[in-house]
Amino acid sequence: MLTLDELAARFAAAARALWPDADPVVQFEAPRHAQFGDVATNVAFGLARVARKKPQDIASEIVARALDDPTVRATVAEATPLAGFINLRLRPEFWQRVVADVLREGVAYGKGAPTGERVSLEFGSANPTGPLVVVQGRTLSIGDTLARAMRHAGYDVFTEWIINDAGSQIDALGRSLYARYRQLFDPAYPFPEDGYPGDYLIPIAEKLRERDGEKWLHAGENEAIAQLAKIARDEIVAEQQEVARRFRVEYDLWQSEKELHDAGAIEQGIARLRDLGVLYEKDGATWLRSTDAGDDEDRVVVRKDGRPTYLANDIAYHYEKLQRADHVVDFLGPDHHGYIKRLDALANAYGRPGAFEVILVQQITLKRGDEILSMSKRAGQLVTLQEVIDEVGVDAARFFFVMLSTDQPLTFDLELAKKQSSDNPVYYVQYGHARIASVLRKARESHAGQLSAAQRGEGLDALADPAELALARRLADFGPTVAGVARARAPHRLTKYAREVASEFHQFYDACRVLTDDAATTTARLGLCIATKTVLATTLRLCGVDAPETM
RNA sequence: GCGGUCGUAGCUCAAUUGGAUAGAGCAACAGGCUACGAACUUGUAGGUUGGGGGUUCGAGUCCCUCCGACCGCACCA
Repeated sequence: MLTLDELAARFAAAARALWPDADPVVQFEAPRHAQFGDVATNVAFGLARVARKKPQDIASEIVARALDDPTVRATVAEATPLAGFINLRLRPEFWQRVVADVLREGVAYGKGAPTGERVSLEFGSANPTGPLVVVQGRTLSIGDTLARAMRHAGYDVFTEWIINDAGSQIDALGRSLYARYRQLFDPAYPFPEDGYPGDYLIPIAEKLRERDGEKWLHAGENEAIAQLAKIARDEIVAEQQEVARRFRVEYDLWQSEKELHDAGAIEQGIARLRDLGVLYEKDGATWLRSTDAGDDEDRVVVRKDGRPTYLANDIAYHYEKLQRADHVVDFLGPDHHGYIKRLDALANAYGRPGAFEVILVQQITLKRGDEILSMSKRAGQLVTLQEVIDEVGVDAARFFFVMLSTDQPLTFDLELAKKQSSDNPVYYVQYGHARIASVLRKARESHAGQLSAAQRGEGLDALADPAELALARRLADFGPTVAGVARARAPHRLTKYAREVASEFHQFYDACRVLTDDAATTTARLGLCIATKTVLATTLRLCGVDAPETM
């Protein structure tokens, strides 16, 4: 019995024997429709030019040649060239072995061998000027799921969050908290126009009054604002970290931008670029030659007055990221697409072209019923991530956000989300898991012998029913799916896969009774159930979603 | 005005990056439990993939051009 990779190698060899000049790549994938077969390859299309033949004829010749090999015939039950594709039906033993593999490997099933590639993922990062909002929910879900999937696929992943605590918005935050504090003593005290008007600073002001009393009324205003900015920043960052943790997202590093400043990293970064010759002086300012990488115009790095711009922070921070990773991925909102060229310019300057990769996560339009909500913090009207967690729960929220591909804008209707949360496909998947758990609980009472045999992976050769084999086939997709999620940075495929496994299980459950009078059948089906439960649980874990034993 | 992203079933979204007959869920309609969980399942209906051109064996996917939505166009962050 060959593995899928070995089978692909056999077919590639057959093709190479027929057309020695060609360099055929054979990859077996699930066909578009199950009726075509178990796996398929489109290798014939790629050979059409070299062979100067119709893909269908090429496919036929490859099939004939490959079937000369008895080991191929031992694995393949049926090989059909159709419309240029080569469709294979594999023998039941092939799928039985998949189930055995899952039972043997358990939670490690589908793990990729270490790729040796170190990847930095930065996602979710927000200004420390207010609570996390729905948009971050989307980025956190997608970023964290990608991180988990990439780790499973064998990448060495480092996750980080940048705290933007070095710019002028911190001053605005300080003045905002100062105003909230003063308002506790004098409700008429004016709130700054460019301040952060949400209510979330009021509890912090109250805490401040409790702790320090009137202290800040008597301090100099500038001194008070500077101190309060620091206090507000710390409070808000702590709250953001707590909400992220509740959302089951853990970071390897929360990097403070201010710390980079204080450590002199900004100056060092600029000096490094100057040495690399990509900076120049004009109008008293220092510019980055980003047009070399296709940017519309060059960008200022150091202002006329000597203060570094935001880009200078990025220069320093991204250099640090480059030190700990081969590949650096940033999740950015669509309003940041202008960054891509600037990062390209940096990567080129550092001699690591293409090392920076940007994933644009499209906008979320927020609705409450028919009313479209602005998400600007300055407008003070925000739906926080905590609010969403409270309303629909972490499982439903994470699964919902991961389901959508990043390049699709999303309309999030909070009312609808609440109303439809019971329709969330996450419950369909979780139900599948709980249903299996229930069967296994029952088996412990009535079929203890078969259950322990099944756990040891015995008796799987009794699996033959189409529904059983279809389910096993789906389990075999797990590894390739995770690898594809990692490679294409497409975590939404994981939720799609979870639904497919659950669907295949429910169909199997409908067609085949697990606990029967026939010991062999029961053992085989229990083994399939345990394997399915493992794959469902692992898939859900990669999505950051619970796999419940009961619901 | 210039640049970017997007437009797929009534609704929310897929389509493994140029491959087969564009698929799921929800909503609608018609069926299925005296056996392991009906939060399940079987089926029906629903499409000129925004419009039009082009590239090739083959286009939802690539190119051009209109239409529409959103986002950028700071010595802000």
